[in-house]
This record gives sequence, structure tokens and C-alpha cells, in this order.
Amino acid sequence: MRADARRNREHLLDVTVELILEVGGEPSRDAIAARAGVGIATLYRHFPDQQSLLHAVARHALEQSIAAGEACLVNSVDSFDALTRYMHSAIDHGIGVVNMVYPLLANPDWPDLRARAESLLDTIMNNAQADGKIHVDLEVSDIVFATIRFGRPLAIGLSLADDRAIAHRHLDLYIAGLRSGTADRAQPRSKRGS
Amino acid sequence: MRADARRNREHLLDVTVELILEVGGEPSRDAIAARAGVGIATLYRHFPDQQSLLHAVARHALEQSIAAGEACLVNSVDSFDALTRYMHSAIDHGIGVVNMVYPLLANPDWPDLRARAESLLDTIMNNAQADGKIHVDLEVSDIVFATIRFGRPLAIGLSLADDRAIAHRHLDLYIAGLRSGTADRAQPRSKRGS
DNA sequence: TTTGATTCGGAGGATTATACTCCGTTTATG
DNA sequence: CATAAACGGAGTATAATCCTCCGAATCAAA
Repeated sequence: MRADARRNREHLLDVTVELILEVGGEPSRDAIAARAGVGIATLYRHFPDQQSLLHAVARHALEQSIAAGEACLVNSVDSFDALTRYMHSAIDHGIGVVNMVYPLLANPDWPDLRARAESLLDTIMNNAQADGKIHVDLEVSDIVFATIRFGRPLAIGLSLADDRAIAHRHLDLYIAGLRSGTADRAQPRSKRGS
Repeated sequence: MRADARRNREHLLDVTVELILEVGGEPSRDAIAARAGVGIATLYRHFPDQQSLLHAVARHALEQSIAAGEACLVNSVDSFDALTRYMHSAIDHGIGVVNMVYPLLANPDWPDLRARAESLLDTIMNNAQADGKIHVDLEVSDIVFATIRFGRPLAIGLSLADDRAIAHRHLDLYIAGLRSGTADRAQPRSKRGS
């Protein structure tokens, strides 16, 4: 595969995620090509139909976020930190955005990634619950759904930067809870490293 | 205004919200009329253009949720309860759904409703903070944005009923926080009255 | 019940938006 | 430098959506 072809292919994937976020749904193929600065034919050469494009975008986002999550397991200072870092990074990898056009959940594709994702999430949850860091009645699906929800664009008429910032703040609040009490609040993301 | 005309008008508003939620954006006018079981001309008679329809839908949702919120101020057992009840009811009134197609925030329309909404939210927040029920660093915008976020459809491939149920559960978690500690968790919605 | 004004329905034409192909030109790489 | 690979974008086909029009149906006042 020629170098420029590979570059274009990856760029198309990135641009597609951007556009999904802006449009709030499936962007037109013309718009994707225009935004990427390539001819429409180039898009068709790499992705003969819309489905294959979304498929590739989804797989890419999933791979990235799983890899990042696995890294969190070894890098984090404790099990709670691992959980929160994972959620923030999954948002940055566009899991919520991609899920607007591709059903990541309830999808039979990629049994390999599925298994990795499930084992990763189970480990993260079990560690945090075993350490008594999070409530025992939380379920893995709560984490999955929350990550998707917080990663989605919030409102029309909001800049992308604002949207991302609000997403991370809300995730912090979600992690910390609204009610004041003697338990510490989670350290806000902006004051943590990374 | 003839009785059947009024009926149709209101039904069109309801159906539009349903469709926004299902489509995840502006539904086509043909689809709205078809779902409502009326001719396309009836839709045009009541709402000459798309904007006037969305305008009416948005105003309706806003009025409902403000009225419900004002009721919460007097009905609730304490200031924290008022806050959480308001948020749950705003979701049910479709604030998050409507916001997908109409910029409720940053909109110059309806200064009257705007003032009522602001004063309502200020009161709810101030009461809860004055009573020490919620963290002092929360802002009104956190409540507004959170209500919108939790009210939006979560994922494609999810039934409406499931979606709503997940939304309320997530809102409960948001209110309670993930971290376990000595502070009580908020009482889950399913175990509260109403 | 009659009567007339109001409201309704949906076929159909105009207008876009989007999908997709084709082939001459350009670019990478041995 | 040669040539296989990749590119660009004009242009057509297709489909979705918008919107108007007018005869039929419905409501409500007398």
C-alpha cells in the first residue's frame, strides 16, 4: 500500500468522527471528502460504501479506547484512578460520538475486541469494588452507558472545545456525585496529571 | 378555533418530539404528518414552516418543565428532593430531546419564560446549597446541561422504554456519585414516590 | 337538519441533496 | 525514468423532501 494512500485512509477516519460530532449523525460522503481535502473518488476507493466506512471508524475507536484502558490498568495509582482515567480517555477517543452512527453495543462484529473489552471492564470494575472504592451496586453497563452518554455532543450551538470541556466536567461530577457529605469528592480532572 | 383543529395541532407537537427522539435530529415534515395520521396539508396549515413547528415544540416543552419545577418547589420534602425531582421531570418533559433541534440555551426568544426559568433554577440551587445539601461549587449551568445530557437518547439500537429507564438511572447515579463513602447515596428514583 | 365556513387529505410537480462513476492527470517508488 | 498506483472532480442518476392545490369531509350555529 502506497504511503499517500495510507495517509489518506487514516485522515478520512479522523475527519469522519469530527463530522459525526458536528452533524449529530451520519455525514454525507461528499462532506467527508471535502473536509478531508480529497476527491470524492478517493473516499470511494478506500470505502466502497457507507457501511464499510462506519465499520472502520467504529473498529478504530474501539481499538484505541481498549488499548488506552489496558494502559490505565498498569499506570494508575489505584483502582479508582484507573476507572476514572479510563472513562475520560474513552470520551477522548470518540466512543460516544461513534456510537451515534454505529451500534457498538449489541453488535456481533469483532469477537476478539469484544472479549478484550469485556475482560478489561470486568477487571476495572472488580478491582475498584474489591478495594471498596466504588459502590457495590454499580454494574459494568453503567460505566459503558455513562461513557457513551458523556462522550456525545451535548447541545446545538456549542463549540467543539466547549462541548468537550463540559463533557469532562460532567463526567467528574458524575464520578463525584452531587450530594455533599463527608466522603471526598473525586479530584477534578484539571488538577490531575495527564 | 375548531375543536378538531386544536386536537390535531397538539397531536402534531407530541408526535414531533417522539420523532426527534427516534431520528436523532429534525424529522421530515412528511414523516411527522404520517406519524400523526394527518395529511401533509394539515401540518402546513398549522405550521407554515419548519421553524415555526420547532419553535412551538420548544416553547411547549419549556413551559411544561418550568411549571413542573415550580410545583416541585412547594411539593418536595426538602431542597435536595426539589432539585432531583425537577431534573427527573424535565427529562420526562423532553427538554433534552427538544434541545437536539432547537437551541433552548442562548436563544433570545421568550424573555418571559427565560426569566421564570432562571429564577426557578436559582431558587432551587440556592435553597439546596444554603441547606448544605449539595456541593457549593456546583453551578446552575451544571444542572441545566446535565438535564439536557441525560434527557437525550443514549444510543442507537435501544428501545425507547429502555432509553428512558437508563436515563433516569444515570441521573440517579449522577446525583449520588460513584465513589462509596460515609455519605448516604440519594434514594433511587424507583424507591421514591411519584 | 340545514347551511356555510372551516378544516382536511393526499396526489403531484418543483427543488434540492446525496450517491456514485468515469477517465484524464498526477504522484510514488523501484 | 518508467509504470503501476492513486488521485481529482465534473457530471449524471437517484432519491428524499418540500410545498401547493383543490375537491371532499367535517364541524357548529341557526
